[in-house]
Amino acid sequence: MLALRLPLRLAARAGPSNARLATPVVASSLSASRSYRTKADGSTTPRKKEAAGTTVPKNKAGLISKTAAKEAAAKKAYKLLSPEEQAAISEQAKEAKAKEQIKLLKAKALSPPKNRQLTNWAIYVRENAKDRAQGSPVTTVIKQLAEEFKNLSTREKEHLNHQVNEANAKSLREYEEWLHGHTPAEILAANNARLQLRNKLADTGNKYMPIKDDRLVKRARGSWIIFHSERFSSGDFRGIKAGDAAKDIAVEFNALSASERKKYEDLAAKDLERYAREYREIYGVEKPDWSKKTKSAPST
DNA sequence: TTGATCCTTCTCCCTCTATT
DNA sequence: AATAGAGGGAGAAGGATCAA
Repeated sequence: MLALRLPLRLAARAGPSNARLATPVVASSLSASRSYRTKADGSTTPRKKEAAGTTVPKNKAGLISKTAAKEAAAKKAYKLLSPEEQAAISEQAKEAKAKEQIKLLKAKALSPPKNRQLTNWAIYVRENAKDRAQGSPVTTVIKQLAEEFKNLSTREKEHLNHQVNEANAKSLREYEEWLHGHTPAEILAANNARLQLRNKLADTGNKYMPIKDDRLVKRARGSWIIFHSERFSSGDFRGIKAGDAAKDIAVEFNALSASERKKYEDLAAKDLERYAREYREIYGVEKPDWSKKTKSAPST
């Protein structure tokens, strides 16, 4: 039953695009007087409903709305198609729905201006590499520029510093103006949309990195993060690769006694309270209650 | 110089699926 | 349609290292 109902919903939701696909098939093979069956003697009788679920909704005045009538017609037409044709429509409806979702997410994701903070070297390369690049390999040009960069005069260095300061200040100013033109809640929603886009468009090379905004509420730190942070800042792991240190810290963490562990769990609980409070203050709504998911399923 | 990666555990939060 | 659980990806911390 579900297999039949799903395409029906999709076909109905997909609206105009499906109507376009379904209509020619139906129009060519079926007469407009589908609701009547011709008897042997030539008279017609009202035909029974094609299938359950095709009743046309009526508006308050008891009249069939244009949209409802269209939808009902589309549903009826859909059922008269072969399974292959139905599958094609369903597939098209799915693709259309996915495309529409991507479009909505992209709109939500916002388009912040790039805040490029360049260095003296970056500016120097930008200013000089183009003229030299003709014909010579880039690596050679970069080597030449690096040599020249080392030997710049004080005056040239000062000029370069000035250029860097101006360019970076301008970039930052434009970015901040754009950022503060949006509320933290909008930036949060944009980052959520970006997360979904990263997942959906992973194979297309689209990055959609999160927008950095100091106003956003920092996520609550779990007991592990707090323990890890404390151990790392102790200095015991100076010079040790983060990966190797993390392994060692994990061993320490798992070896903690119940009372030792509780200390970090309490700190984590406090941070969760901080997260909830800031969420309310900054975004103007309560933090979603994810503890609900740990409750047992309702009895059937 | 920047950004990504490494590597761990835990939590958040989204998507998908199942159920009512 | 609404709701809830399962599953899974991301991000939270740290600094060294590598590629571009």
